Amino acid sequence: MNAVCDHDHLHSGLDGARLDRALSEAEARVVSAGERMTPPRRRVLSLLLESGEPVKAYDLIARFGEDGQAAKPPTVYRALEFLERHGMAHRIASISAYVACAGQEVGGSHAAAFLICDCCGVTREIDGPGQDVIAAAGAAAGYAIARTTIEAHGLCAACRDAA
Amino acid sequence: MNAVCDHDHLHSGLDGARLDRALSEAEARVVSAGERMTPPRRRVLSLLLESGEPVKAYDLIARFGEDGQAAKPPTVYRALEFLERHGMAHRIASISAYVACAGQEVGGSHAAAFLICDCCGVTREIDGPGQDVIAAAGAAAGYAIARTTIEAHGLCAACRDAA
DNA sequence: GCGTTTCTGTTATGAGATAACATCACGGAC
DNA sequence: GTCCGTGATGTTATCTCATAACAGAAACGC
Ligand SMILES: [Zn+2]
Ligand SMILES: [Zn+2]
Ligand SMILES: [Zn+2]
Ligand SMILES: [Zn+2]
Repeated sequence: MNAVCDHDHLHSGLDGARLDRALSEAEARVVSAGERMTPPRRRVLSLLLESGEPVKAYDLIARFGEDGQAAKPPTVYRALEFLERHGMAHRIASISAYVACAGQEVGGSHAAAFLICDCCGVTREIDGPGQDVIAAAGAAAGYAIARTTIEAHGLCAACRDAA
Repeated sequence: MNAVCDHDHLHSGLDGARLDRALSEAEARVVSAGERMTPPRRRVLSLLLESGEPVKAYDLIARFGEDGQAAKPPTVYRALEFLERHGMAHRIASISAYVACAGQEVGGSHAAAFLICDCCGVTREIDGPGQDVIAAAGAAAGYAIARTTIEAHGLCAACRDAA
């Protein structure tokens, strides 16, 4: 994450057995939905899970090859689209980045809201009442709301204390 | 707006005396804030007000010259940044577009939420409880929220009926 | 096996945004 | 009025983000 501060940051992605298990569970869900968890899809999901933070598409492209070889953009963008369709990743529009879904047993594309630390990049996916409130406001105005983008920026507790 | 439907759409921008008055009021507010409403800033605001809908930055660039001459990108992006700082325009991150602020007596940059019709592009700026709810959720998670992006997509009443 | 569908690899291009720097207008100090 | 500092503009170039189009390979159903 491009920090706006000068203190250190901890990172909290998955690795080792926890990463393997998350990938296996993701594959199981994909298969049970009648689709395939192909190598590029698995690789992109792995990169997102390892990071634990929003990642820029071109960072995924750069890190794609295990040997340091970059991927071609469509490879990664197609995988991201697939992962979004299955609710395993989300796009953060306000920073043009992608993040692994924090939900565990979600079965498909779903609404999400995010708290994003502009300093360290720590991002929390919440499924609070935000969607309901905005959907209700939309209904009151005659809109049939199909999809929401809810992203709140600020400082996490750690970065606020460090500042 | 790039429609996802095949029926006709009405548009609701400002023109004539109403447009002139809105521009004059905007200039008054800028001046009272100790800044200047320069020609490019006025021109971009005028284009946004005339449209009444979110407009892509490169559409503003293309329409910038009264005689059909395009502007250079920094000209328009700088004006947009200025208008956002003064709460006269907003960026819609989910569609990478810009819209004139619907508020009247706002005195500077402010939070906003949007209802966006994916069919006709009609966009309504609302200042409902969405911000409060997400800010409260952020506070509960230890975040100091500084800025929110709240955008709801769907169909407006007219497009739903026409569909 | 064989046709159909889906996914992948690859090339090229379109769309969105900003860095850097020279030049120009404005406003205050003198 | 002239000088000068500040902020805005014009201009060039470049950077980031994302998709179109098409050929080839892999999986699937029969
Ligand atoms: Zn999620
Ligand atoms: Zn932080
Ligand atoms: Zn507004
Ligand atoms: Zn509509």
